[in-house]
Amino acid sequence: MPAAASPLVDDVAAACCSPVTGGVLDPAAAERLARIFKALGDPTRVRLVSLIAAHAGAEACVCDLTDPVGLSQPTVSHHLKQLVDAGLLTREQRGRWAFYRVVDEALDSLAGALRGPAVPA
Amino acid sequence: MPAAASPLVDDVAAACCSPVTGGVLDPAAAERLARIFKALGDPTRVRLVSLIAAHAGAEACVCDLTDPVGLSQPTVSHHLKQLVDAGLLTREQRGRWAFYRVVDEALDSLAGALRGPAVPA
DNA sequence: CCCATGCATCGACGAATGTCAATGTGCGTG
DNA sequence: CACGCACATTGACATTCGTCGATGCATGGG
Repeated sequence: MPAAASPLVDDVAAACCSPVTGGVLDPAAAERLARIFKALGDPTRVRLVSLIAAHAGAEACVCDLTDPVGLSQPTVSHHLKQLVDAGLLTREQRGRWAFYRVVDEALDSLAGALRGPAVPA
Repeated sequence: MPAAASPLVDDVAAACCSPVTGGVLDPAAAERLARIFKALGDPTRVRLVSLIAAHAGAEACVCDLTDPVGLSQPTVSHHLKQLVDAGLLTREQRGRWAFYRVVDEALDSLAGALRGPAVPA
């Protein structure tokens, strides 16, 4: 899996260990968390994540997404870049198409940061 | 605009039932979720939530928060209002002070929306 | 080899955001 | 009652953001 190559993927993992509750988090941790939240702070981007996750094969190319969100192709590419930079999506170029996938661990880490001390099982 | 009592608290609950993954969410649900994420999309606001949660009694007034975040009192009040409007904080006026508390259920709901179908027990 | 396809980048524009100083509003105290 | 304190609101400003059309850049097919 081409997991790495994203600058903020580690930040998502770090954010997991910096829960919003349960202790004051330092400015750096707050900045990392806010950067990820900001990526999800736009309705179009939330829909994009949802669309990709629900798409066949759990991946989608830009051409699959422009019509559902009703925006221009450059705008969709711009939003996807935001999400990739935040570590929430991965991009893989296959032939002429660019396929995007949701990074489930990133969503889980974010959820963990919200729920305080993680309570798995 | 007349800000209702707690306009988005119900939205947080609704967002709980609209997980980002596990089905394409309609534009309205995406808008509700994005609005809450956007409230957390600023480092200062993330710190404020953390500061309040970690404060004695799990509540804090504005005067407790201005120094830690290093911003002016009007700016802190502005951010707190954003968080209250998003349903992430509650505000209670006691005497000359306004006390803010974290709405844990809101954070849990958000976490649930991120983790998909909330792992039934 | 040339052209069409899929996507990213650029430049530009209006709208929203974060910040502050100044001011307004209630509440308690002397 | 008048004053001071804690906080909210206003107005202004620079910055960022979301969006588009136009353009650039690969890749693959005829």
